[in-house]
Amino acid sequence: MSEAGSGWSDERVELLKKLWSEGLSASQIATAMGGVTRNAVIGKVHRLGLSGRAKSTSGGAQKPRKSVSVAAPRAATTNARATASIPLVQGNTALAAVAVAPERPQGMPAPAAVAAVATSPAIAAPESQRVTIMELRENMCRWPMGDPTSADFCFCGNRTTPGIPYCTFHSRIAYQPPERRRDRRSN
DNA sequence: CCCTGATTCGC
DNA sequence: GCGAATCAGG
Repeated sequence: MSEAGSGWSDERVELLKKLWSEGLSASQIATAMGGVTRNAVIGKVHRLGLSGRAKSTSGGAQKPRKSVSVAAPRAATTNARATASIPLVQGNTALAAVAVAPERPQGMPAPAAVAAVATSPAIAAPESQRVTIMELRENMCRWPMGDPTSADFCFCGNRTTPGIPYCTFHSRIAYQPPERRRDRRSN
């Protein structure tokens, strides 16, 4: 255990592949996963032999500029690109949403548990700023909201305590004490 | 100046 | 293997 953000675990590599294949840029992926920089993501992508999605040398890559959303326009449906080289796991969108959560600290419950929390009926979460990846800063809560493959994907964005990836509210969800995690609230 | 991925190169 | 620094471009 005790894995921090670094170290490419299987889950992390899977998520990386998935997001990359869906058209997210390296910086988006890096920010979403937390604990890694876009360089790290790119480096890993290349080491995995996944490159070639975007054409090099240029800005053909920066379409997302027009709209800030994270969004993969048509995800895996349209382009044969998906079948080209990426296995692209299908049907686990929810898992992806969970996996997008940053490095899982020691106290973090299993992904499934978090998924349940994240998708539970929403009571009174503090109003989230609903910021996109581009607007996320270090001191903003990066609790994922929505489907990472969808255009409405964004983050909570509320203020965080330095060093903590989530706002106080989402920290309570993310760092549930083992004993008390029965009564969890959602965002 | 913002961004993109690609590559190099020290660790 | 990893990722910061750098490169090359939009």
